[in-house]
Amino acid sequence: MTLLNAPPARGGDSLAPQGLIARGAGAQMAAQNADIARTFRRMADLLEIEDANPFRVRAYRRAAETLDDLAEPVARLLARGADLSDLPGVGEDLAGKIAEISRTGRLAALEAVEARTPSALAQLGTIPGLGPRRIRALHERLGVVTAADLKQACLDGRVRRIPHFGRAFETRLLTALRGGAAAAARRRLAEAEDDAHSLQARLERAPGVARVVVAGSFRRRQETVGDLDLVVAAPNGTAVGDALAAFEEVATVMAKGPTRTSVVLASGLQVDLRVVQPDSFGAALVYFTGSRSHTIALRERAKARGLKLNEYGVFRGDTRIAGRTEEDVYEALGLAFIPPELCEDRGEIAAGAQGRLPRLIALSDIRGDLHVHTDASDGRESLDAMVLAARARGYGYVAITDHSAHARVAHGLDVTRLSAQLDAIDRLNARLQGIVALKASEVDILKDGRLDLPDEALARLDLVVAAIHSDFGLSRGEQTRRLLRAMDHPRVSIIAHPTGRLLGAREGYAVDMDAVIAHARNRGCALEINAHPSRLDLNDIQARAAKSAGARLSIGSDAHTSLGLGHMRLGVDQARRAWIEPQNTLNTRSWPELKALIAR
DNA sequence: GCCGTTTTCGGCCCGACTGTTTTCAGTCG
Ligand SMILES: Nc1nc2c(ncn2[C@H]2C[C@H](O)[C@@H](COP(=O)(O)OP(=O)(O)OP(=O)(O)O)O2)c(=O)[nH]1
Ligand SMILES: [Mg+2]
Ligand SMILES: [Mg+2]
Ligand SMILES: [Zn+2]
Repeated sequence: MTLLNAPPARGGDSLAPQGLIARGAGAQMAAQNADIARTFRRMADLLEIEDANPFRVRAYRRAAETLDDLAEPVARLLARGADLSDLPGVGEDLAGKIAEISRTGRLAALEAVEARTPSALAQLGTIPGLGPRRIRALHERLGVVTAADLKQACLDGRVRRIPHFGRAFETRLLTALRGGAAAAARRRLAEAEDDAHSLQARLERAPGVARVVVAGSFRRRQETVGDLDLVVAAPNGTAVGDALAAFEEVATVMAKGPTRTSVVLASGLQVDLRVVQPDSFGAALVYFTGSRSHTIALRERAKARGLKLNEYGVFRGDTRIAGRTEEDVYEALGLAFIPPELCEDRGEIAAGAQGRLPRLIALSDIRGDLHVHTDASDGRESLDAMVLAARARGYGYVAITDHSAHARVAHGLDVTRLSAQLDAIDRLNARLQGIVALKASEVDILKDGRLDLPDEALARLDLVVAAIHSDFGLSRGEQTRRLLRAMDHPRVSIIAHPTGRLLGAREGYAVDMDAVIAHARNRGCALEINAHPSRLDLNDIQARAAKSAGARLSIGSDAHTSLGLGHMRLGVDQARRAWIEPQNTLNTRSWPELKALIAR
């Protein structure tokens, strides 16, 4: 199979019209999938403000999601002569529009809409409580286009005179506008975990609470989360909502009712709480775990079978036939239980109907860690400490993969220092029971694809992990050739963090992931799912493409401290989102099995 | 705008909370 998308959107949406997609100076390259998706979302936002058919609006959003889920660039699909209308949610019309954007970087239909409805209006939708209808009213009645216009209109007292606005809403708008009006940024999954567990633990002590689960994107283990969504089983929802609202870190209570409470913490993190009776807890979990599109697909399936699904249960007429557990709910819909990590409407419902869900990898399948640093390079702890910590985690092996000398800021090891480390590993293994430390390296891939260590040095290693840490700016072709050449080296068993992306900080370098995956498969070289919370590289979609192509994965913690070994589970989470099974992965095997596998 | 072991036309998930809405629209999950 194929490649990816560029990582999510680049930074903040600009106010500039999107009909013409800005490109780097002179670079006349095809629009990327993410650009096309962004164009469709912009189209949907503006059509919605124009009060277009909501299902037409939804069609653009659905197609945008499909594009985000695509592992292969549209330009390549087109070059291959593929029929884009085979993609879910893409028909004749949108297939043509995708091709148009891919070819020209523009969408005439969007430019036509923008001529009537300024693109900047869509930005106002990021202000809480401001939706398409109100934006339309502000535009039509007051000529508001930008946030600055809106602020002035509020100050003039013109907003309150529009029907359905009122003084309270005007005040709320002003507050939001003074606060910069920016919606809180998504945060990395790992950064939400402390808040999630703390909220969960305290809500468990709230009145009458039987169960608390953090659902939403957090439970699906999405790499970033927009908020925290908690589902609680309790007889009295108001009492639980009161308890949440009273937590000291709560800055604002956005909404509060008998079953739902929404608050914003001082940190800016939003927390949505949903409380149901215990006999609805399973249905509420299905609802609040999402994803939205997964849930909608389930509800459509229920309807097609003469049933109704909501957050209280599965109903035939007025009779509830399921609701207490998620398994019951899925079963009532003719489905096997679908693990949260798969609930993205990426084929899991069809698989669940046919009993073809994957046997997902779990943390307990992991037999060792193949990416670990020590204080010899940029790690913080000694070789002994790291190996003992790995043993304490129950691993049978741990690969010591310090950097090579080219990685100067990481204090990489030259041949002499590496040789000393290998001797130290031999001595450690001689006296250590229960785990074997593998002599390894995270060797730099030089600009031309050669490795930063001579073959004589590599020959002493049990395992060679290769990675790019420099020259991120090469062209797509050069970067791809560089990676393929590294994989051609017979001793290279794993490519670490194959795209180099850093969540929220840096897009991956330009590379033809399709070609990388195909070459990895042909060379028997594994691609890493780097479990570092800022990397998660490959991502879920890329890793799934790698699995589909028959390439192997390796999940490595990239630990720089003994605590960092614990990041392994974040990598496993992403592997699960990629539908990966134990046999797709190197480090679900014993060292003897692994050794046989990488010998080539 | 998409889509079809009920359909090629007529559907498209379903419910909670807010506010000035006096009978429900708008927004959000
Ligand atoms: N039925 C239905 N459920 C929805 C809808 N929107 C959201 N949900 C459910 C599924 C979501 O996973 C869950 C939480 O909503 P969120 O807006 O927090 O989304 P989610 O957590 O999936 O992603 P996030 O990281 O918060 O952006 O609520 C909807 O329009 N219809
Ligand atoms: Mg959420
Ligand atoms: Mg939410
Ligand atoms: Zn590393």
